[in-house]
Amino acid sequence: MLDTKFILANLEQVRRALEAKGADAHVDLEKFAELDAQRRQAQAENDRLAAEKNKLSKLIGPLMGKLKAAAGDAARAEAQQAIDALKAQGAELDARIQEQAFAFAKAETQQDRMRHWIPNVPHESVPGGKSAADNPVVRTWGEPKRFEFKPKYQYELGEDLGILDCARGAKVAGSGFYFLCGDGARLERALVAWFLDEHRKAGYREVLPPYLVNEKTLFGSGQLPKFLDQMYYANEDKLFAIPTAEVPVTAFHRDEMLAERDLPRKFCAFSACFRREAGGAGADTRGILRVHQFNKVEILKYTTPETSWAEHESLTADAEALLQKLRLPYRAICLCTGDLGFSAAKTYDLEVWAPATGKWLEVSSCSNFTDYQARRSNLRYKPDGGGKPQFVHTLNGSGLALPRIQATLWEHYQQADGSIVVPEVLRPYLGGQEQIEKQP
RNA sequence: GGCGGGUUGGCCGAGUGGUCGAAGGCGGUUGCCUUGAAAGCAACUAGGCUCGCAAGGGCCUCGGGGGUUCGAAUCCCUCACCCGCCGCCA
Repeated sequence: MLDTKFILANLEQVRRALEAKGADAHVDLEKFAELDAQRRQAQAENDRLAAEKNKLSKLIGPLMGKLKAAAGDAARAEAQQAIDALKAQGAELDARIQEQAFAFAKAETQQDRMRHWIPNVPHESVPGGKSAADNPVVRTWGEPKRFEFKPKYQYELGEDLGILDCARGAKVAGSGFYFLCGDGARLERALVAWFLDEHRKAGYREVLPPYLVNEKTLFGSGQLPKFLDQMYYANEDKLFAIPTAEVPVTAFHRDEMLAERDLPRKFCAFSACFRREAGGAGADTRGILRVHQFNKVEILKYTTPETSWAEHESLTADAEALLQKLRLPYRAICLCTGDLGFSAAKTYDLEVWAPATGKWLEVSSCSNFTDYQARRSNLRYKPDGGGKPQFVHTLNGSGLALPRIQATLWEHYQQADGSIVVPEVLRPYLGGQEQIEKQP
């Protein structure tokens, strides 16, 4: 969420952000400015009337005392009369206050509602562009692998080896759900444990978050109200299934006041992620590249505004380090203004080369949200030198998303006989096992 | 799910109708003292909105919402959460 004053002072910049990220029928900046003027005008009048009313009420107290102490009917009647006169004045004010309060509430509510739909403003370093096609590659690592044989696709490898079962996933839950079996499930567990261990070594504190969260939590990270249709919802209990651990972990410190000396705060979290992917049918649906439930390890930071851009680079590097240790060729791209997410000010995507599929697959998305989520989450810190509370900056990235890592890993490490070599760093997590072979 | 007790500032905690945005303490900032530190002493120290060039005002906020009242942290209703006991349960 952006600050109202910022929006009004930077109307053009906000307008450009809106246009780049996809204009929204909920937002009309002219109207927003108009509502702001209405709101302030109504508040000024309301406050003035309320002050007057407060003064009247304060006068009544002493008179009540006088009434109680009054000796004789005449004195009592006099005090009573004075009180009644004040009450009558108060009643008149009440009617006008109610009117102004209503006008104020109406303007404020409308303004707030609109504000909830205004996206974050891209950082000045974010390249312009309309779609994913315009995202520049900022660096590449490793060489795409060449095979002496015709490599198999991720879903063929998985199904042939017996480590992936999409048909039974569909039977049990529906399209977009799958079973990992045998060494496939074990490999997933190994990856998760290794990711978390690596992050812990890099200073991230591990948390295991709730998978169901309330509406306020989703509002805080920016999923609601805009992405309601992408969410699984348990109506009876008013709980949403998390689309990423970013959501509960960003809300970890919601409505809190941190101390500057405690920043940055770094967390890593494993969770299942649930996404309806409504309207996403068609592309990448074969196998496990786009599914309704998947596992992911997320890394996340709370920082001061001064350090967030440097922390963004290092967070991205932390995610990249995993790919390098797995020896998977990848590239980092910077999302252009048109491809940037709703809450993000800047995002790097990490894409791993899937040699059989012949595509770069996104396995991590590392973003700086500046104070956008912190404002929605009321998440502030007190500067060490004293002074007003400030909103923190929040950042997060995948480190990493499991299905696509499994898919690219299978494709990259496959051998002519259809088996898969286990990357060295993972072997200790699999009891020293060096390859995955066909299994029942 | 049932009954009972709670929710007050960065934190702890007092406060049962006006003099309360709120005692006291902790923490923090500054000053004095000290070679330095500690201790001690003193002052300051909630947030949001708003008016104003500023100085400085005004309004709102004691978990959320609603009500009673001229006036609510305080009384009533309701929701959420926390603690305890009972029931059920991986």
